[in-house]
Amino acid sequence: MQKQPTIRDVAAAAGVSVAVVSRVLNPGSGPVAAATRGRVSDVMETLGYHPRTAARELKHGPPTTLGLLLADVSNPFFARLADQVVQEAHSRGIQVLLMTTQEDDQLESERLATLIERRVSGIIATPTGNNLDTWKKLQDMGTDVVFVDRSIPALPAVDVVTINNTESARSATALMAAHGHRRIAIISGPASSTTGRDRIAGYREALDAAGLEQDELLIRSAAFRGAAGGDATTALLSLEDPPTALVVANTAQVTAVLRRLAHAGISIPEELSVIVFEDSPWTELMTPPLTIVRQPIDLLARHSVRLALSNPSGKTSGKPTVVRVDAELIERSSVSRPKPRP
Amino acid sequence: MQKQPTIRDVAAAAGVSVAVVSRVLNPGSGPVAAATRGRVSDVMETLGYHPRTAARELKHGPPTTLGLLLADVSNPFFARLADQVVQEAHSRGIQVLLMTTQEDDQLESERLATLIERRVSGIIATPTGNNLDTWKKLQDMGTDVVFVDRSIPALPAVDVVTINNTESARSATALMAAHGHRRIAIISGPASSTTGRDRIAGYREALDAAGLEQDELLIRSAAFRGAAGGDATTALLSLEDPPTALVVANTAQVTAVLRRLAHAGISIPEELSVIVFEDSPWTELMTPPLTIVRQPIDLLARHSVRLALSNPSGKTSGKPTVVRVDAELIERSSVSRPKPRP
DNA sequence: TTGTAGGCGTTATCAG
DNA sequence: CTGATAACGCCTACAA
Repeated sequence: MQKQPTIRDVAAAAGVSVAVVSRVLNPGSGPVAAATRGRVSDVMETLGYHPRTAARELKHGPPTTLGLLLADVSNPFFARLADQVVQEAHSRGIQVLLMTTQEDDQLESERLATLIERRVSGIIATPTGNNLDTWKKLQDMGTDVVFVDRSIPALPAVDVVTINNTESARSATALMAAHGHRRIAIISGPASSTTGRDRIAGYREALDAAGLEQDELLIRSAAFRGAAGGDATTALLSLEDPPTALVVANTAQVTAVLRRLAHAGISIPEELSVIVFEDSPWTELMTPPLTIVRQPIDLLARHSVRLALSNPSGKTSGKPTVVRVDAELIERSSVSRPKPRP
Repeated sequence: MQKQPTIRDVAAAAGVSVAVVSRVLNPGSGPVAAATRGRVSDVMETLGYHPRTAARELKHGPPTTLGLLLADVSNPFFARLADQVVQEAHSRGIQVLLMTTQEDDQLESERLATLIERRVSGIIATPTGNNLDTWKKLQDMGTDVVFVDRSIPALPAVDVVTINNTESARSATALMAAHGHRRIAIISGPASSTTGRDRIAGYREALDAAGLEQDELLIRSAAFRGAAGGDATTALLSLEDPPTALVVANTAQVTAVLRRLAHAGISIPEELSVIVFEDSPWTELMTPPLTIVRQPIDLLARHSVRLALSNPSGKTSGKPTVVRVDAELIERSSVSRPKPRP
């Protein structure tokens, strides 16, 4: 436990002033004789000197830290997003402060408070939907806020990066219809989320386009956390006129739904055709391999980081950017024609 | 884009000195009249004042940030670890800086450098195995270093939290032997990792205990990244006397191995009994449901955070702590008696 | 090319 | 109880 050398120690040991040391620390900030630079560098090395970030940040609020506020990193979708965001940020010399909300307003509020105190230059978040005033305040402070995966309609001034949810749900539903299904159910995120709403909208559009009747009983919302997906599944299966096809558009509930189906002894796709919004390697290993909607997580991450770093200091006050990337429908073997009804 | 109020602005607006404001900010640091406190609090509220972390850190190096240095967050094991670590840290008012190494020495070195500059109070890491001098330096500086999941034997002074790898591999192997298998293969992490070594050691012990012959051809190492698991699988299958049982002890390679098995048309468990080190919900949904070794990630996280925060300032210089938690063998349906050889 | 001095926002010490 | 004031470690004009 040795106390850290400061810039002053280095200066003294090298027989120069702190200004010179500072200049070799920040190339381009001023001229330094080559000989001097070498000597100072050597001293820093032998002393084991490392400039202290906290002191640097105190001067000019630095775009060196970025907050990543996700619902939950145990969800593979968010985990991969976090992975990509961290890599992308690192490649630009930016550090990432990771926080989770558990979809809880209150926790989100606390996290945002510490993000404010840390004066991060940007925040990439999957917002719960509340704390509107705090989000606004963050923007007022000049923080670059980027919502990823979801958005908050009441906050139209924020940059957003999402997949094209409407189109994704539409194409998945359309595929079911093309296979001859007339009773197509969907389990989606809560209607309070833009993601949930958009996907249900796409679902409805596909039904309309196929001339299919809409049955509200076939539309189920399930929270992003908990086991609501299983209950929704049970409810659908016990309908008087149960669906022959199911689109699981809530990534967080995919395994819960499949577990319930397995438990109920439903065979896929003979008794029920299934498409899931999920891109785990496991989907391919299932029996049968699942038809999926793959979300381009790397693109989400790349755009998010770019936007969160685009306004180096202060907002360009232009319109907010909205990036919408396309998901990919990957057909495998969990969709077939419906079994003729007796 | 408004510039942030400082403690001085608050003091001025409230008609008090900065010292008083500082005291209401840090309760317990000194006496403040109730009336004054209220007035100051109000002013802080209306001005939207938030103390700046960077300035605070400049004073006394604060145990308010913790570095989490993982190989890769897209790996569900690490993702869940990150999730738990973040939650545990948050519950103690600590923030987490997330970094990844991609198992690359060089990247690890860079990450460690920025961690040093930030003067984090503690680091939880899955070390690549190199950068020994930097790890030592970190400890000299008083940083609490905790290795999780793996360790570095050459660095015996570091706290370590792992599962009981030897025992886990032994019990998995023993289960295979108990089912009558005599040709049991294992795919493990690289022999350069403690994790890989320990698991292979446990495997050998189980074989000895069962009186089974050891065949080096049945022991395969695969890197933590890439598709080496698939190749190892192919190699095992094409052996003259192929195994009837396989323990996949490298979490990162589980899906790669299963994909290869599926591709080769190997049926589980009829042609090959399988146990995997993995705890994804998907393992239960496979056909057949996989027998797994479940790692108690929550315990790993809890202990890691505790240790990383245990030496508030400066090391207690006691012996390093080694926590070894037990994994759980969960029997499902991917293990059966070997098919009698023709 | 190098040195001096002041300030960034907060906390801590010591008088009032 | 409250108020000046000196650090904390680094950067940056401005001088030399």
